[in-house]
Amino acid sequence: MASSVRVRIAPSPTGDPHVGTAYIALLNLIFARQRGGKFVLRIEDTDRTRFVASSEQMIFDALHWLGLDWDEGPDVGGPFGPYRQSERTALYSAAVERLLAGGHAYRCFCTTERLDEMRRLQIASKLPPRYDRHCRNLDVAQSASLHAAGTAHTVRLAVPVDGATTFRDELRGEITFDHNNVDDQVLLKSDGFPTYHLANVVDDHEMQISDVIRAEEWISSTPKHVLLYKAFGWEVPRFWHMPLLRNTDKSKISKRKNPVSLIYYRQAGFLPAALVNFLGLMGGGMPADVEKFTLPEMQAGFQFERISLGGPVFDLEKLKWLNGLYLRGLSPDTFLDTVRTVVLDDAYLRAIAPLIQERIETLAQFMNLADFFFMDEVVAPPEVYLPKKRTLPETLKLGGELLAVLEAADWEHAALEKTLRDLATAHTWSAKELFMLVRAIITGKSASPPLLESMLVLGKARSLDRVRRFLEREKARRE
RNA sequence: GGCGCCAUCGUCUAGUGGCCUAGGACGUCGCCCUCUCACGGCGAAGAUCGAGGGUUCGAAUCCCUCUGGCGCUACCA
Repeated sequence: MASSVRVRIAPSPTGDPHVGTAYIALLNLIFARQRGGKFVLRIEDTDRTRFVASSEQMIFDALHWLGLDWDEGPDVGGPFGPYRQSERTALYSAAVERLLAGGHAYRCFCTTERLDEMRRLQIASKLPPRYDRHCRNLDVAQSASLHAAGTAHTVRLAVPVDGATTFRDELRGEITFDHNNVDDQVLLKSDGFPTYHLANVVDDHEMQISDVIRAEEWISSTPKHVLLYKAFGWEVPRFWHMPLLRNTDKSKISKRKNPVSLIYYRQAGFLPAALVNFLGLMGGGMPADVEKFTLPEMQAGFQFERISLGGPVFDLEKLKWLNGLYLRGLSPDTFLDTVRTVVLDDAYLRAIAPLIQERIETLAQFMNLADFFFMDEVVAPPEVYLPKKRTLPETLKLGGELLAVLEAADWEHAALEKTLRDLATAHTWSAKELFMLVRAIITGKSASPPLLESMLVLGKARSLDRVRRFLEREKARRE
């Protein structure tokens, strides 16, 4: 009786918690609750290079904020732990040994340089970039001696040369991939950590996951996963690929074009119930013409079979409308409490106060000086942000890069200052010019409390949002 | 380029062979309410159902082709 429903979400701790993670978490939660199953949270922290230490806790906090609680996970435990992949490496090593022994995988000693060159050539001659199986063709003795000599290597999946893999997507039906279109994927990296593909299959099996509900972007790698299940002799779970949330231009939702951090939505004053409701609207699923609903209502009425497969545009305007509905529906007391805990939160005020106190003459000036900390959108006129000898196009170009470097920056004083100064230098702008531009974008004014301190208090998510909005606004103005 | 997925108003969607001269919601516009704004109420504009072929008495709904969009194409997930 391996029929009980178990589902999971598997976020990677690589940055701010993502709105797409919340979307998939919501769907998994509903699925599990509807079927009396278990909802598991597993942290996929196998990429050392992108790992962000603070990220895991932020994911927990954000999902709890939304009320999307899990039954098993790193923080709550459970019978199938540990729930962090970095703590399960022994499992992956054993799995790799099994694959190697069974001839389903092989060691690859190719260097990054060789792989890059190989791909360059393939693309130049209009061939699909794919591993050329150089090491798969090594004879056993050669491979063994390289291994014995301690040569750095990866382990790759030995995809069958002929035939095809067919799997069923519960929403789309059967999908077939010809094996000559499936790459010999790296399963174990040279640092000893597994890639997503291996870890995911091993863990989903070990954790007895019955239904894999994940984003559509995974469809192309599903044949590799199916091949792995079969190589291990394991039962293949059911797959439900959900449509991808989109930007207004229909591309996969991205931080460049949309606020995607759940931290942003919380700080910008969206109610968790409204955001959950809105996510529930994405892709249909609820009965006709039901627009406003709670999590329990969604649990009662949501049908996975109804999901429409076209990728839904994440429309901030409609989210705001829905959020307004929720806000206006609050009792006056609850509303005030909410304002106090989000907008006028004590910790937030405590961080702002010293910046204002230095330059204040009467208490009534407090809001005049601090307004931008409490506003949703600030707009400075070009006279403020456009340096005298610079053109608008070059300012906007710099603005675009500003967004990228701030995104990558540690949200800490020294790092922020260095980031901005480096950006100025790179563009042969004076620090003064750049700081005024950023000040205008962040505060909407030419005079404000110290810029870096203000950005630290405002927070990364909202600061980035202001830069993004600035760019969008200016782009729209020029059209 | 290759492979895969998808395709109804600008956006989210209803619609699963006749009830569709395609319904609702956001947004937009107008009117009402009103000291203003917002809320709320009412209304309008907005989709030859991506295109072209079939199947059928009948197609947004089924089939084929094309086109378009998106995703994947990493020792990232």
